[in-house]
Order: sequence, then C-alpha cells, then structure tokens
Amino acid sequence: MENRLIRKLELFGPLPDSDKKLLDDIVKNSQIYAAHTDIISEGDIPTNVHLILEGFACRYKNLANGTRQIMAYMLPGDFCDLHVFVLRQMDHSIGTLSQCDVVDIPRPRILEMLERPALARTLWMATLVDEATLREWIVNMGRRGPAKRIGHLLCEINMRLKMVGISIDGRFRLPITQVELADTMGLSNVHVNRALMMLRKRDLITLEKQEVVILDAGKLEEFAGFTPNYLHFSGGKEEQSRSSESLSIVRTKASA
Amino acid sequence: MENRLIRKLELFGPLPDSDKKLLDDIVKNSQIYAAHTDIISEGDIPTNVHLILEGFACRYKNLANGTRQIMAYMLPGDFCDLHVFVLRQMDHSIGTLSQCDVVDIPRPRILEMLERPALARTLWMATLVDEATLREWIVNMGRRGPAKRIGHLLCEINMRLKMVGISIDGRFRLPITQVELADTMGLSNVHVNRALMMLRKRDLITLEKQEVVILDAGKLEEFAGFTPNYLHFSGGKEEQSRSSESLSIVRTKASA
DNA sequence: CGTTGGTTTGATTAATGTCAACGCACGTGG
DNA sequence: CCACGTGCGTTGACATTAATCAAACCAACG
Repeated sequence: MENRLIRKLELFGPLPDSDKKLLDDIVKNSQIYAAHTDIISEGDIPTNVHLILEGFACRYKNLANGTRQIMAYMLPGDFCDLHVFVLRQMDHSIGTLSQCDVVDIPRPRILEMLERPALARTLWMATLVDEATLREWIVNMGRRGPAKRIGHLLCEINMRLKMVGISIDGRFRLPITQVELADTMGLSNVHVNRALMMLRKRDLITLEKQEVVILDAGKLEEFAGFTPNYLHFSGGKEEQSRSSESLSIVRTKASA
Repeated sequence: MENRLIRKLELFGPLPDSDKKLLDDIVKNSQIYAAHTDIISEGDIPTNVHLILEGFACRYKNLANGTRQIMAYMLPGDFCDLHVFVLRQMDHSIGTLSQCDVVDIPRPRILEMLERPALARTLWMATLVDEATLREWIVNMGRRGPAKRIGHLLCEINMRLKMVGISIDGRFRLPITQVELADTMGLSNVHVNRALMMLRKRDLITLEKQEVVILDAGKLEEFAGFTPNYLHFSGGKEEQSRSSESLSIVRTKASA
C-alpha cells in the first residue's frame, strides 16, 4: 500500500527521495490499537511520538461534570504529539475512535527527521495546519448552528481524507457514533441526530452504517460556510516560491 | 520598564544574557496601533512577525452571515505570526481590541532568534501553549455554560496577565466591550451581560469601567472548572530536566 | 444639551437539552 | 435456531436555555 504519510506531507511541498525513504522506514513498525483505547492520557509524560496510519483517533478531555469534549480528530497520516520535546506533561488525552494502526516513533528518530530541511519544514507546516484547524473549530462551535456545524465537520473530514486518498467521490467511512459526534460538536446526541436527519432531508448527505456520502460537495460547502483555505494545501504550487530560506531543526548539545 | 517578553519567555526556562540582550534590542522599535485596527487581515501574505508589547489584540474571522468569532486573545508578550515562514496566506485576521504597542520584527531578526537554542526552544514552547489554549477554548465553548465559560476566560486572562506582571491581586483592565466578549464566547451580547451579572451576584467578580477584580480566585476557578495545566508554566522547574537534548532552528541555504 | 456607544432590563420567540420510549441490527448463549 | 440482551439510532413530549427585539439608562464627549 502507498505510504499515506508521504502523500500527505508532499501536499505541502516535494520531498527528496532520501526523505521519503526515511519515512517509509519509519512506518514499518506499526501496532494495532483497539477502538476506544487511550494512546496517551492526560497527565502522562509523553515519550514517543505517535503517527496514525489507519483509523480515527481524537484528542479529548473529560470534564469534572462528567461530560467530555473532543477537540481534534487524527486521521491517517497525522502526527499525535510532536510537542513531545517541549512539554513535560499531557494536558489532554489521545484515544482511538475506531481500531487504529499506529506507529510509535522514538525521539531520536524524530530528531533525525527534523535534521532534514524539507522534512522539517513540512512537519512544521503540518503542525500549523493543525493549529488553524483548531481555530476553525472554534468558529464552528461559536457561530454555526448544529446542522451547519456538522456539515462543516463533514466537509473538513472529507477533504482531509481526500488528501490521503481515503475519501473518494465524497464517500468515506466515519467510524463514529452520534454520541461521539455530539461530544465533538458541543451538542446533545439527540440534537445531533436531528441535525443529521435534516442534512439527509435536504439531500446534502447520506449516512448509513457509518458510511457517509456527500451528495453534492459544493452544495454542502455552501450550506455549511466551509472554506478550505485554513487547510493550506492548495496543490502546494505557490508554496514553493514563498520563503526563499528554508528551515531545518537540528540537534545541539545537551544543556543539562 | 521591564521587558515583558523576557519575563514571559523565562517562565518556560532561563535564557542566557546574550539572548535577553537580543530581545531587549528587538523590542526597541515599537509602533502604536489604534484600537479596532487590523494588524494583518485574512488573505494577506504575511511578511513580518508582530509582537504585542502593550494592549489587547485578537485573532478573528468574519463569517458570511455577518457574525464574527474571536479565536484568541493576544496579550503583552505574545507573538502574532510566527508561522510567517511557512504559510503563504493568512487564514484569519489579527486586529487590536484596545490601543496596542506592537513591534514589527523582520524575518531575518526572527531567524537570528531561532539560531539560539534556548530561545528557539522557548519560542516553540510558547507556540505549543497557544495551541493548548485553543484546545481549551474548544472545551470551553463546547461543554461549559455561559457563566462558567466567561469565568474560565477571566481565569485564563488573569493568569496570563499575571505571568507578565500586569494583573496584580486578581485585578486587571479588560479593554473589551460585552459585544466583543460575546463574539469570543459564541453568545449574544445580552446573554453575556446576564452571565456577568450572575458572576457579580455570586461575588465572584467585580467589573466596572472595564476594570475586572477577581474577588476569590480559588472560588472562581472552582466555579468555572479552570485548571491551569494547559498553560504549562509551573514555575519551569521540572521543565529543565525534561528533554536532555535541546533544539535550535537554524537557517540553511536557500532551496530556490 | 444632544448625541453616541455601551450596558442593563423585560418580554417574547426560537433553539437546544432532557427524559423516556421504541426500533433495529447484531451477537451470545441456551 | 431462537430468545434475549446490548448498543446505537430515532422519535415525541416537555423543560430549559439562549437569542431576539425593544426600550431605558448612563456616562463621556462635543
């Protein structure tokens, strides 16, 4: 199977063959996590970096009042904790939604990656897109009603999956219950259900047995106010001309 | 006046004197922006990095339906667009809320900073805290009612201002209208008002003429479910022992 | 003074949550 | 093979919460 990670990263700019070889290497030692399992929990001290190869995972927090909030989805090709080097403690948990195939990358391996300019730049960019996605989610929760909110999420997931070759023709598997969708959107499960019904009644989507079909991407995007600019992928054409200096992150000697 | 930037960055770890000197230098050429002025707008191609020295700024988006959503506050000591090097286009706007004193840092200057290991690590850490803050805001919007939501925000702002020596004794100026608060919290201005009244009636805060007093930080934090772990400042003690290798980001030769 | 921008309040409407029940598909064990 | 339990989705009735509309108020400022 094609390496999804390479496919995703190259959307942000081409990588030399040597970098791709490294990535191919890294992806070899993967491990299956069952659905609804924590990969790392709030309070843990992170050690390795995790990379999702297959399946859906999420960042989430459980609140004191018994509710929970999902703050991000991690799809195939996404890194979980590149911040391993800087933050001493997880301030949230990462868990699987479906069964996942996950690579556990030891720190030296990451440093090896960061020593390569093109790769380092690309990883940085992926991180910034994650951040932009968080901002868009805030917009979504703050200023869009339930149906548009869910529609927007579906547009985003569709686009992100398309970037790694999983969504085809607006059709993809969404291995998530409506309760989990509710915990993502800040709504009740009942209301999520009604919003989904409404999206169906308007012929914007189809959804059965966790199989989503976006019937008309344009119509759904317009309905939900979805603009993909925050994903910054744009075929990567203008990307190249930008920033005449490229960056690499290299290891220096220990300070302690 | 003390350099707020240095004060903030050193919460994440000590900096060598040479780094502090560089920061002192950088801060010299600042510029005043009037209240409610864009520093940079959605769609713009970012060039320089901006640093807030004084005043409140925010990231925001205007939506098609005429509403807007504020996604982050930038307080004194905060950088606005460290992503300048990687993303080609702003996917949101940054504007002042109050009058602001802003430094405009040219790219080479930033590279100079990133060449210094301690400084680079610290800047990276600040970026990660920004990201964690975005996640916490999602939790806030998704799973906390209006009064708790606003209370949580006030706790956060108080703590962040305290970190740079602006908030003293839970007392600080919040140069923001209730409409802007509403655009931050995803609520109507009327409802924000009622929630504020409620916080006052419970003797959790005082607020007049944009002067906030948190009457009992512990009580407010408990009420709002505020846990500051996501700000990762913790006096920076354990921070040091973490990550035996430190990182620096250095310029490499141009790729184009 | 009169105007302006922001806050506060009340009345009403609309949106969302909660509670409870039912249905359906699936798997399990008798 | 069937009875049963379980998890999820769906629906309706109702309670609660928040938005909207409108007006009054208040301090600052020309």
